[in-house]
Order: sequence, then structure tokens, then C-alpha cells
Amino acid sequence: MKPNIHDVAKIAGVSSTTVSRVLNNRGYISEKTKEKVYKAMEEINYFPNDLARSLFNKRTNLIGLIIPNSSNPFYGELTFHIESICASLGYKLLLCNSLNRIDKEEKYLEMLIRNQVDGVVVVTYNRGILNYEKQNLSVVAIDHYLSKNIPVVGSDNYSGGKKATELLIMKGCQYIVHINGPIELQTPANLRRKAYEDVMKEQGRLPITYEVSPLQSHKEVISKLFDEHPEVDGIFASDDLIAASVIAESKKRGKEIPTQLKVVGYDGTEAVQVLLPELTTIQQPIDLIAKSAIDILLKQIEGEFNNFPLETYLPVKLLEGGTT
Amino acid sequence: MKPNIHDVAKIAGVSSTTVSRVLNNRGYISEKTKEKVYKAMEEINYFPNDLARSLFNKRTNLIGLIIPNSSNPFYGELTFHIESICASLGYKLLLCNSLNRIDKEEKYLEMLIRNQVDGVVVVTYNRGILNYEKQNLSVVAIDHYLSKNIPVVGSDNYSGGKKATELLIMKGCQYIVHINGPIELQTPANLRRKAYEDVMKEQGRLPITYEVSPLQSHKEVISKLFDEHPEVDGIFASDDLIAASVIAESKKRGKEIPTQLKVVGYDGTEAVQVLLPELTTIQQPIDLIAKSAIDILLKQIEGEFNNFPLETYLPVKLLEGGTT
DNA sequence: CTGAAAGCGCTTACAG
DNA sequence: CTGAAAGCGCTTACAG
Repeated sequence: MKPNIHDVAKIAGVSSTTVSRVLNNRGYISEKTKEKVYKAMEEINYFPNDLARSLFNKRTNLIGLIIPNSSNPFYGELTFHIESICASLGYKLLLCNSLNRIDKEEKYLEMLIRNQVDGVVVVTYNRGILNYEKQNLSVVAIDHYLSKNIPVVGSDNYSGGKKATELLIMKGCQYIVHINGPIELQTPANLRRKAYEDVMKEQGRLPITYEVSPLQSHKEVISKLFDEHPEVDGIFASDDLIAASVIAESKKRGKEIPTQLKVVGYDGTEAVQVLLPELTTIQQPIDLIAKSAIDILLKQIEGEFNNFPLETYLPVKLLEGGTT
Repeated sequence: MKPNIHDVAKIAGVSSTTVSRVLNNRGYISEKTKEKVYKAMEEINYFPNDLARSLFNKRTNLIGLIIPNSSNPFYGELTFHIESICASLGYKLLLCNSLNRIDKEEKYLEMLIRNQVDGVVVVTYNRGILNYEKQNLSVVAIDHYLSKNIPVVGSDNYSGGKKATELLIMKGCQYIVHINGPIELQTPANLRRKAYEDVMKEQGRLPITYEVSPLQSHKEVISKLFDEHPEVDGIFASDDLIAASVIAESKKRGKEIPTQLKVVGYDGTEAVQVLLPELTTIQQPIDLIAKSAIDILLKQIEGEFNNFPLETYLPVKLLEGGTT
């Protein structure tokens, strides 16, 4: 059996109240008593039960993170930063991979509520489905609007989309096509598309956007793009994995990069920098996104409403590689 | 305030004992009472507090996962599979990124114990440092020996190393060099090296292994390798990220792949398959590794010792790409 | 400076 | 079929 606070008390020859006070460093305790208690804890290898503490305190220091899939380098990296920041602040992370499935998100959310998490960080495409507010749970969303009252943190998508499109134009591309997720998903990533379209129109060009589903293979859509627009010589993909698929398809068709086709991605994760360093991409400040999200979440948890912005967009950086 | 079981009881006009029985579907309860209780729970949006349940049951259904860094595609993917399997079995995952630092691992382990996790999955290079057994906690290790009594799950490293080396030989490479982590880390991955050395010796060739640190950049070591062995025409890297760095260095030096240099990696994650599809690599069955690890951990948790193997090595697959 | 008692939100013998 | 009581391992007023 695991030792409890009474076992410690008995060995130290004090009451469990005193042990608790030593544990929490609260109230006045004589140095001598403190030492006895510490020695007793050491002796029987005692660790306080956080379940019991949390039950009393109504505070678990537990944060839930719902992401689509940690296999994806962007989410894997985001998860790393969020967890690291949490750990440094004494919070623990309950990880949930929703695969973007509403049923899973609902189950996970209920699980998090039952486990009394202090707050939740959500990355989901399923907007408005979950009644996050009903439970008056502290929530922060990354890169996705959930409702009017839930703060969103992400990269400066408009600026990123603009940088990508302008680079392709500057490099002399004549037929620039954009690939993005479905426009129905009202995510801030739509701003990448908006920026692309704005810049194209400004230049008197016709914006053409192909839509890929976040759940399905991008191959057919990309193949279709090449079939329908053989003249394409510039592609701005809304994430690096799509960009990699574009490069693969281009190779398959004997279209040389960057001479015949230039490609720009989005995300710029560490994995991409190692595995596909030649890719030109718009790098998201994943560490800052994580930091801001947690900052905002903790403010909510501490009850400081109105002391944080509802939308936070952090600066992106153009990483120029050999694909442009 | 969140409603509790007494609030439900009051509304349903029964005792909290009865509500608990409905919740747990235990004992005999009339259909009518059940319905009243369910209606009451619905009405006030009641969710049971798992902290209180766990405190009583001495079972949290919480699993801790300690990995070096979820930014790494291999660990990100492993994390995804482990979490998914846990979720499907009613377990929840507490994620810990140790960065391979002993101090962090110790802190995380203590945190997990305080949170009363039912078991821990560990991926660490710090062998023998942590006294996992002392706490008589259920533990399973992935790809790393922790102690005699802690079961290890991983890929069939020897077979993988053999396949990689034999492929390079078959493809006609004359000077094959291997890159691996430090041999002091007594991980099963040393078997990749052992297999390489065995095959080389069998062929009357001289095995040459360069060691990279898991924490530092691989660039200098790879650069040194090319400097010291300009004749190298085959490299077996012990993971895909190292392989990617080899490819980059090779390009920098104008050494053409696969004509002048052939490269084989190890891991074969989804991320690599999308971002660097031309890489020939030994693919680990990450899903099976996750499944086996959880199987074994749950057996320990259920007290079925001796009903699981201490070492499990799962079959690898050669993925041939353009780098050989 | 220290302790006895009550309570956090549950569950399970025990009794009826 | 249902309820009162005790207890899981803590913490915090309250009293001394």
C-alpha cells in the first residue's frame, strides 16, 4: 500500500494537520518539527496524492489539449511547446488526438470536464458544434474561431499569404495557383487565401484556388490542378505537407523546380527544415503561439477576463529555399 | 458551482447512493428511478467528478508517457498511436517531454506518481538512473533497456540493420559507413549497429561507425565523415533525420545521390514519407509498437505478471526510394 | 506552534 | 429495490 499523510504523521510523531502544513509550507511550524516530518516522508518514500489535494482545492493544474493528430509535425511541435510551457508553470497536460472528428472531440471534452481540467487548448475544425461555453470552462483556440467569446491565437496569416504570393510574383511567375483547405471551415487560415486573392487582383491577375480536405489525400486534387492548368509556374500551398505533395507530383510530371515551377509552403516546422530544407515556406512562430495561448488560458483560469485579446496574430517569417 | 451527486439526488428525489448506483450501473434499480436520475443529470448538466471516483477506487485510468520530444516525427507519431489506443480503452494520457534530460525525467516521474497514474510508458536514454521499480509502478519501455524487470518493446533492430546494410551491398556500394547514436546508451538500437558490423565483417569489409549525439546537431559529425572518407559511397543512418542531413551535406558537396552515394535511413514515419518520399528507409511498425507496449502495460496494471514477454521486437519493412 | 473535526465528491459494504 | 454511514487522502478554519 502507498503511504499516506497519516503514516507520515505517525512516524514523525505529529498530527496529519502538521504534516499537511509542512507540505504546503503554511502557518508557523518549528524547524524541528519540519525536519522530523521531512525525515519521515523520506523514510517511507511518501509522495502526496494530488487527486486528494485537487479534490479539496477545486484546482487540478491540469490542462487539456485537443489537436487533430500529433503525427503531423506542426501539431507535434505545437504540442511540445505547449506541454513544455505548462510543465514550467506547474501544469500537466492531458493529450487528445481528435482526428478532427466531432464525435471524438465531444467525448474528449466530456472526459476533460470529468477530470476537472482547469482549462483547454483546442485546435479543431468543428466550429460551433461544441458548446464550450455552457460548461463555463476556460478555453483558448489555436488558429480556429470557435465562438465570439473564445480567444483565438495564430500566426499572422494575412501577412504570410501576402509574403508568399508577392515572392512568387517577384520571382517572375506568370500563373500562380493557390491550394488551401475548404473555405467553409472558417479558420484564420482563410486569411492566407484572402491575401493571395487580394495580391493577385491588385496585380490584375485571376486568383485560382484549389481546395483539399484536411482528412483526405491531396494527390488527386494536385493532379487535377496540373491537368487543368498545365501552364502553372507558381504554387502557394497553405501548408508544407501539401507543398511536398506538389513537389512530388511535379517531379513525376518532369516539371523542374524552380525553373519551370516555383513552390511556397506554410508552417516551417523543424521537421520540414531538416527533411525538406530546400522548401521555401512561411514559418509560423509555433513557440510564441504556444506561449500566447497558455498566457491567455491562464488569465481566464485566474478570472482575469477582459485582460486578454480575443484575437492574437503573431509574426511570420519567410524562409527562402531552393524551390523558388 | 458545478453540480454534484447530491444535487442530482435532490432533484431526482432519491439518495446519492442511488444516483451513484445508476451512474455505475450496479445493483438493482427500478427503471423508473433510473429515468428520474438520468433526467435530473441532464437537467443540471451533471458530469461525475473523476477525481473523487479515482480517489476512492485507487484507479485513475491515467497513463503517463515520457518521450524526449514530440516535435520529432517518430515520437509525434508514437504519441499519436499510444494516445489513440489508450483513449479506445478508456485510458487518458499525461504527456511529458523530457528532452532526454535526467532532471526533467525525475520531475516528471514524481509528478506522475503524485497524480496516481496506473502506469507509465517511457522512452528515455537515461538508463538505470531512475528507480522505477522502487515505486512499484507499472512501467513499459520503448526501444530502451531500463532494467532487467522492465519490459522493452521496439522494432526488430537487428533485422532492420541487416536489411539496410545488405541493400547497400547489393546495390554495389564499396565503402559503406554507418551513423548511430553513442554506443554507451545501451539501447536496442545498438542492434542496428551490430547488424551492420556483422554483415560487413561477413563480407570481409571494415565496419566504420560515426557517432552522433541525440542532443546535438549532426552536421559537424557528418561533415567530418565526408572529409575523412571521401570515398564513401553508401551510408546507413540510424534514423531518417540523420539521413536527411546526410543528403543535404552530400548535395552541398556536389556528390550525386544515388549515383555517387546511396543512403538508407531508419524509422519511415508518415512525415518522412510525405516530406522526403525518395528516401530509402527501414520502416518501424510504430502502430504495432504502441499496441504492444500498451498491451504489456495493461497486463502489469491488472497484475498479470509473467504473462508478457520482457522483450518484444516487431518486424520492420524496407521502403525503397530513390536514394538507393 | 499544534491538533481534532469537518468536508471536497464520490463509492461501497451493511442494513432494511 | 433503496438509504445512512464510513472512508478514499487530503486541507483548512477553528480552538487552544
